[in-house]
Amino acid sequence: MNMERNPASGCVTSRREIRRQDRRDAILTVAARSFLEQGYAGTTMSGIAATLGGSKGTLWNYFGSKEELFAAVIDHVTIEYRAGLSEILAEPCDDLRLTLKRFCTGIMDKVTTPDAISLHRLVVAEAGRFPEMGRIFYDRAPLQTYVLLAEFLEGVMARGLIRAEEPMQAARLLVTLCVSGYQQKMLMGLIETATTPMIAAEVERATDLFMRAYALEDGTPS
Amino acid sequence: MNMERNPASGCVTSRREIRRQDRRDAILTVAARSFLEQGYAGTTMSGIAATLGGSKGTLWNYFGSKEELFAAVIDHVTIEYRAGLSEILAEPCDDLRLTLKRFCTGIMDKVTTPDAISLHRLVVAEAGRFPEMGRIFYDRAPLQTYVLLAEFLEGVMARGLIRAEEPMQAARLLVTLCVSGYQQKMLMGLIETATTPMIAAEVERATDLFMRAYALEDGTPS
DNA sequence: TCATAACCGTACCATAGAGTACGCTTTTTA
DNA sequence: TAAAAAGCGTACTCTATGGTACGGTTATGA
Repeated sequence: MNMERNPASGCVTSRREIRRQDRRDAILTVAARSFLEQGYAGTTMSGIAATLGGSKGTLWNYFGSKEELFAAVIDHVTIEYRAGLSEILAEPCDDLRLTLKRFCTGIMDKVTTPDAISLHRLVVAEAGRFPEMGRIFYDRAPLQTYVLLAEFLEGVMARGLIRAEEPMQAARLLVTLCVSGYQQKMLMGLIETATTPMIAAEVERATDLFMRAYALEDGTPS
Repeated sequence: MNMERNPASGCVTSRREIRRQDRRDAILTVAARSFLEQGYAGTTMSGIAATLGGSKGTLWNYFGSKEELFAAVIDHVTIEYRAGLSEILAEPCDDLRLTLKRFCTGIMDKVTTPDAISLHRLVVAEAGRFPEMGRIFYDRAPLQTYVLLAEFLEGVMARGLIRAEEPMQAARLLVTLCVSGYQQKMLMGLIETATTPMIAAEVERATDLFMRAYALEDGTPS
């Protein structure tokens, strides 16, 4: 009676399965918070069960071990992370330099978020024991960024606005120039946050350097 | 009788103190290996004592807690790390581009070492709980590198060979361009090692980009 | 030679945390 | 309305590990 056939996906979605999905999401949310804030070793299954309000048995009903839960969390959280990326490439405007600055600022805003830093730390910290986590994160976050920017740069190169050379590498290098400085300092705990003017200045430096390096060889102004 | 007065430092160096120093070093060496390879949580005091051969009591005689030992290890290991840096800035030759490439290659060789990667991971992983570790590492490793290169670049700028602008920032950006790509991949466990040709290609890309960006504005060839 | 500091081995304590067992209650389905 | 699935709470097991205690031994220094 309460069984619905979802016409779009064609799969059965009983009330039970919906609830189960909700519950799973709730667990993932709570677990994500804990892993991001306390790290892997600092997170306890008992603690998660406690803040969930349920019992430990239920937790193990969904995830067979701490490692399994951790994997699911990384998966879940990086998918969210990537979802935020698509919005970043603002509508390109006529001014190339300005468009790049907007793009870079968007990335910086995202990457210097406390959550982003925590996630980055977590992945790096556990990449030794769980190499798949590194792969998952890299493919969904940095790589996606490079690809997005590379596609844009390829168009710009084709229109002869900048030196036409390895768009993917160019994208990676530009992002690196923007992001590395403060990211490094935040990962190492030297600073807590990157303020808007700090970000603006760094983006300025990076895009200027990039534009000079990718200017056309003849005297044509870009 | 076996007490010597060291004329240089003016401090007493009894046989006992020498032994103590040796012992301390031995502990640090063993502990460093364990922390680098197993991480903080994966390292056990009992394990260290066991591979040392001695007893646990002795270990606590030297370091009052695991955290204290960890701090000492980071300190010790980053000092060694920095010591290796001074050798890197090869004697500058006439060709600026070549000198930069040598410098960058030296840095890359050092930074992609398994130990360097492990240390980097360790610092990033624990920077949340032990912020001082981040500071110690940053000041001794990346910052030193930037300073070293910045001094060199300042000279080059003064001689009018490249655009004269913020040598410290220039140094940081060049190092970042070289290092970030493979460092990121190694930290995340995507690749195990960076081969010589890989490094050479990356250094080529980075220095080319840098030289184009810092070329003088008039048509003078650098 | 004698006092002492360091060291060894071993046994021990206390705590924490992953994972299990089980009996009772609630929700869902048919 | 009855069977079944999921959940709850609580108590429990088992193992790992940081840290301590202690009695006997060796190296060191005066």
